[in-house]
Amino acid sequence: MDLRHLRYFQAVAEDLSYARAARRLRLAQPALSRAIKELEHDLGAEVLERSRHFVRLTPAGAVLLQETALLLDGWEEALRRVRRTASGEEGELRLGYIGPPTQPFLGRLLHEYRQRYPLVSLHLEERTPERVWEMVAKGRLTAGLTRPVPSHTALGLRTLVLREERLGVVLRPDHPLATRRSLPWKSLAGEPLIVLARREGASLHDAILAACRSAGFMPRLARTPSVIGTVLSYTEGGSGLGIVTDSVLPPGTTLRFVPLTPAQTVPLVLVWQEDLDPPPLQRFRGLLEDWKTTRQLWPGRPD
Amino acid sequence: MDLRHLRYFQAVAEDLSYARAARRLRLAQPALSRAIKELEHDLGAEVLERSRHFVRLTPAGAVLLQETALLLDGWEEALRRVRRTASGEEGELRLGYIGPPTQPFLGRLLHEYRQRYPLVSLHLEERTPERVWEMVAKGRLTAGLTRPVPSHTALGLRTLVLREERLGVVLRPDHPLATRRSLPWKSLAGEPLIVLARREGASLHDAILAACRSAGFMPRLARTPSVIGTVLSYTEGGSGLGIVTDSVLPPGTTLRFVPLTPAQTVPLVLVWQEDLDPPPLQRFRGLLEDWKTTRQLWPGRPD
DNA sequence: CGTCGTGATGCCCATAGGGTATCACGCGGA
DNA sequence: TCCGCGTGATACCCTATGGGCATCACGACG
Repeated sequence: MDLRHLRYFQAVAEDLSYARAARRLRLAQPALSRAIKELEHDLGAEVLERSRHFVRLTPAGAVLLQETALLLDGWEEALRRVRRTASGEEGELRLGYIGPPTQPFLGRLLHEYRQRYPLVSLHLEERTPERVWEMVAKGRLTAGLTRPVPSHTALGLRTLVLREERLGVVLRPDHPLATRRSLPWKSLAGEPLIVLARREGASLHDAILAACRSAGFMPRLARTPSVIGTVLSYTEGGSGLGIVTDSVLPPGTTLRFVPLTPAQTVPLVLVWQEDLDPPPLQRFRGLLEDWKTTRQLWPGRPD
Repeated sequence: MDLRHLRYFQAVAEDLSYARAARRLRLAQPALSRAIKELEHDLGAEVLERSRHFVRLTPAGAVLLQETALLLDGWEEALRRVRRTASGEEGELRLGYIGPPTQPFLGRLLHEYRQRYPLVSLHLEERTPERVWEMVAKGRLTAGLTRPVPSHTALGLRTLVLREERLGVVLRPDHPLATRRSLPWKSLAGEPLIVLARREGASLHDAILAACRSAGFMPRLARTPSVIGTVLSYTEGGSGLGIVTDSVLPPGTTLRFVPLTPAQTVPLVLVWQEDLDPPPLQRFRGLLEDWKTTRQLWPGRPD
């Protein structure tokens, strides 16, 4: 007994005629006769009462018709769900991210994603770069927007670089160097620097220290707050020079960002497990790559 | 794509192994490989991710497994319902009946029926004999416990006689004739008789009139109430002699029932439509015939 | 390095399932 | 009254589907 029997029975029961049902099913009538007989044999019960001039349902047939309709409709719907799941239209995307560098685009991006794939349930977790990386590695997150964490189990993780973000100084507009197009790292020697705490993102922190070391001096870290906003606030308050990536200045701020030379960058990447690449993530990556090539991620900023 | 594919997929998805699933299904492994491939082809999506050393579900596969379990379980349950319906264990029985003559057994009978077939939903309608007959003829009732109504569309209706009920006089215990084993009809000549109103049951009423006519007198109908109980009350109050069937005396009454000779009977029957004989009715009839042969319907009364 | 166990592939066969032809039977119109 | 039409059932044939066997390629494991 299979779905075929049910479909045939449903057709006959709806038409109350073998001949008409057979035409509708594009089938010869004897095939239908046989199929219904088989169905009845398997059920161990008659479902249709037939004479040469009418066909009608037995009580058991009426129940079967009702159950069949439920079953077949349910099956159609199940098929649709499976297909949607396979295509990435439906499913789950658990996305981890770091706040400040993604702030310029994440809201817009997720809005677009939701519009395209409204049935994907979206879970968001804002964490430090290391934590995001680790949660992706453990499978707690489908993917993460974060900084690369090379030490940590790179095996089996894949990354997509969204942008190499240039490091630079944040200056008050009235600072004497505020109009410069760029500044050498060594001009920071001896200056009180404001840098995000290392525990909030080792790669950024270490990139800054490394750049200073390359420039031949040991940086003087006046403050290491745990929030990027605080770096900017300290700078605005005159406590020192903030060192940040170029993406974190909020729109409409009076602070100026001056890139440091030689160019030192920290990448922003999407990470995910190589062998765990569910369709919703594929779609998300597709959207990201799309926005990357059309420069919608950081509009008005250089790559 | 049919149920076979689903069952096979379910087995593989549960075992996460083609070879084990094949053994469980008593099937060679290649057949499974092919079946899953077909399923995937029909779905247009991969449901299993297979390497030579592990099998795992894709997201779409996980959804399919879940839906499949629901579907197959639902189908099993549907099958059970259909079979129960065919066997009469489940369904509907709309039973019409006339009150007084069925009172000695109907409660007990329905109790037994409910116990045997708890899933049959029982609808009861107490009506006059004619109305019960008519509702059965129209298909508003599955069956009726009533008096035969010969005039009315006997075509297509079948009946089962449960008992021929003897007519007799109801007498107060202090009545001079109360100790008689039987009385001739003609002894009723000139007596004030209490007979159920004709509109409440033409067959009973007419049988009484016919018996009197055969005995050579015109009965004097003192009262024609519409409830059997009232016939008894009038009798008890001394307004006349009640003429009833022998089954209507409530247990524990002080009234006496004396059969009239020559014996005149009115039958109590079960009626149903010949071509509409749903399984619950068949079971009900079976129970009735059972009780009839084992004399549980009117215990202690002659046939 | 050979063995074992995996899933995939190729080939063969039985049979399940469909088609054609035909039957028996009532209904309706001529 | 009779013939034609349409019904579902039956008999028979044939094909394509689904299963089995043998085998392959490959990675794990001893």
